[in-house]
Amino acid sequence: MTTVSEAGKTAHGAADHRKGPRRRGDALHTAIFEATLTELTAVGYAELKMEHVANRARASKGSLYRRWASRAELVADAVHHTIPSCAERPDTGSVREDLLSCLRGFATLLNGPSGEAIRGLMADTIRNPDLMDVVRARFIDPGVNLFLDVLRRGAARGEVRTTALTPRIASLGPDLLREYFLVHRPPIPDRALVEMVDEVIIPLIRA
Amino acid sequence: MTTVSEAGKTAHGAADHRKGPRRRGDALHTAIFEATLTELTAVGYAELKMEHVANRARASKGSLYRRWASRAELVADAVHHTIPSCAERPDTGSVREDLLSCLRGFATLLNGPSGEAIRGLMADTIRNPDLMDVVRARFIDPGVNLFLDVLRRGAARGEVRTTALTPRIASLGPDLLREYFLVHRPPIPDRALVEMVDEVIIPLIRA
DNA sequence: CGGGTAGAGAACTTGACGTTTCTTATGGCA
DNA sequence: TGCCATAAGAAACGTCAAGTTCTCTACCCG
Repeated sequence: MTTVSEAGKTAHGAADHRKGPRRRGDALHTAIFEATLTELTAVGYAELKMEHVANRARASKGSLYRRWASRAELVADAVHHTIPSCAERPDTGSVREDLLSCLRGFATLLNGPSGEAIRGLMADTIRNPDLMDVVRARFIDPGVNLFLDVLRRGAARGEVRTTALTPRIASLGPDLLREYFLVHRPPIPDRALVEMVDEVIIPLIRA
Repeated sequence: MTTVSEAGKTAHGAADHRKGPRRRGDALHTAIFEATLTELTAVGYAELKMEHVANRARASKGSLYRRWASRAELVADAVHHTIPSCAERPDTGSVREDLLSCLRGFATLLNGPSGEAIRGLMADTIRNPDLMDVVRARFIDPGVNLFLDVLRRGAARGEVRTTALTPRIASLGPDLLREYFLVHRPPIPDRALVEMVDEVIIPLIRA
């Protein structure tokens, strides 16, 4: 069930769908999501064409546009559904390890297709500033909350000064990571993460 | 000499150039730069069309493409020429004031047409990753050097611990500012700058 | 002053978006 | 079970701007 199409793909990932059954509702929705992610992985956001997604999903462009107003909305929805729940809170007993663990998790995401998507969504932000709010709500804020939790647990252990529990400081990790991601080409080297933690965050939060 | 065209503009900024003299070389180059910046200010990067720039500059698309391979290169060149030299180093005698002054200068730039351009260039980065290097070299690294100078002068006065004179810490200001810029819609509130300085940079560099 | 270079301008090609139209399959409901 | 409104598939279409190519002509240099 990992791949959608069975055979007869064309150069652009189109499937031969002269005889497939016709789906509706959730089944179609899901198929389009899968096709979107496959295309995203295969050709990246910049080269992701609505028609190719439609073909790969054995659907029509009309079905796509009936559900999403634009490529950005489709991709944002599709990627959001695949992101592992941020419930996986690291808890190693050491703030430094927890922070690094969070950053490494984010970096892994950003180094993959989700990163491609986020980079593309941020790019589309020029034409559609409302997208910023979507990106922040779906892909940024959850990360900040995760960091805030880590800091709070560190404060409970006495590792973190309580005055460091501000949004500004909690978002430093995600901010610096995203900054690095946007300004350099992938992948993000682990070295950069360690530097962020050891040179910036740890000195700032130390009790 | 501020504006290029004299009269008879159309809705898209095209000039009536049935009878204008024909320029070459630098004169044309300059006229295209001015037209690019005017268009950038008028309609923004997303809506900046090569044909409109050509019309406004009383030039042909051919002349544009003979000089620049793409819209991104044209805009990068044009904006780079207008950015005030980073020689204006603030030196108030206080690191905090110097840092704030730098950040305010950058924020003012980002809040204007240059910001529009940088946002657009970063967006085009998806299709042309080489652009990242151009953007970093022209619009990012100079800022980091400016900050490094400020920190060095602060260290000479004893305000800054010398171990804080690292690229990672010097780029914190520009990084956080750019991050804010990319993730929020303009303008950048002064409040955000003060927070960056007082909650992050100052506590980190204090001797 | 004459010829090569470069610019103006318009036509053209291409590629994708987003829409529309027509046909047909599907699933709910009587 | 059979009807029918709804939604799907497919293809064609209109639009728009990128980038190229063509012709004609102005400018500069020798």
